[in-house]
Amino acid sequence: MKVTALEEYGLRCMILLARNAGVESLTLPEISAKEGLSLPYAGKLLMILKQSGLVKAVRGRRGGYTLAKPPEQIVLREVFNALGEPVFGPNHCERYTENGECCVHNEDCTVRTVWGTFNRFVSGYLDSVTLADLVKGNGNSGKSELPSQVDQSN
Amino acid sequence: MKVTALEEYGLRCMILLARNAGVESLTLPEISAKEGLSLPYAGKLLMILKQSGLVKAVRGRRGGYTLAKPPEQIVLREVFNALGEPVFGPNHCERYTENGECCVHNEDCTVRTVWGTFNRFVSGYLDSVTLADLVKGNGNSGKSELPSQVDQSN
DNA sequence: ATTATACTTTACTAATTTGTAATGATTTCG
DNA sequence: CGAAATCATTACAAATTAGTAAAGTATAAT
Repeated sequence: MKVTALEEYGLRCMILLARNAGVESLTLPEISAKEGLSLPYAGKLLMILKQSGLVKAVRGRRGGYTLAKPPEQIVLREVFNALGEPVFGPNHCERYTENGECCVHNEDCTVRTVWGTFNRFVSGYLDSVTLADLVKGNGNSGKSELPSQVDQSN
Repeated sequence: MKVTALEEYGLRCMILLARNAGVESLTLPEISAKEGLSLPYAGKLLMILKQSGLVKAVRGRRGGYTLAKPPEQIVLREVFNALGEPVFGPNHCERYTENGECCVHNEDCTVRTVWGTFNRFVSGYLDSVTLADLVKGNGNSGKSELPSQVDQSN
């Protein structure tokens, strides 16, 4: 279970834009410098975010990127959906297929149940945190409560 | 955020073994056939699981694989830790580094906070589900409750 | 108009992950 | 024994993801 590079860096860019929301737009060179990304890579990221409708871009002199909505209205799940597939998405079974059609567990797929439940669990968290929450510094706010026994080890 | 192939197929193998726990051991050819995996790939998977102490292997005629512990005592998180890194593990910052040392957000890393919280949230779920739960058919049991508003869309 | 600024697109290279192939080592049965 | 069954190891090929390079298009200030 891995966070992809697109998700990691894309989220960073969104947080950066959220910090400047309402104040000013940020240019690609600015974003790339502040996040330590190469300019073309930052461009690629912002392009993805733009095509998903999460940011707006203005070209030419005085141009730059801004969030398409106020940070209070952008939830983590939107950001991740823009940058990659959910843990258990519609393509999951298709992806992990071995024998042509679906996986060998057509009738009674325990694994699929695990992922489905897990995905809903995760989505509950991702839906409860906005970019504004993150900028304010409480990434663990939101409506969902953490499980009571929290284990830091991995 | 992606489930890796190792995690997907490794979990399938563990569930398969859990179904036969206490009854009989399964050979590599059996596992590979039942899961639709190539024999060498199944071997690779079981090797990883064995090296993590989750399964035991017996060589030679009459050999095969069995779970190292009863399914009631194997929790999903153990399985995933064996097959890959957690969402936010010790190598996370090292991995997504651009400028030599750690990431550019050394002092005030919002992203790190997100992943940390998220990881604890996820771990809470993974710790609450055993292989026995899955075999019994309730992958959503356990101590953790699902968030109240469950959204199936992605 | 011209030019500097800034976003956009396409093509390509490199790294990682997935999966395969082939060969070696160990146990048990006859 | 020795041969069949079975796990173990190493090296390699293919696919995906990550990241770079370079040339193109639009805007606004001068």
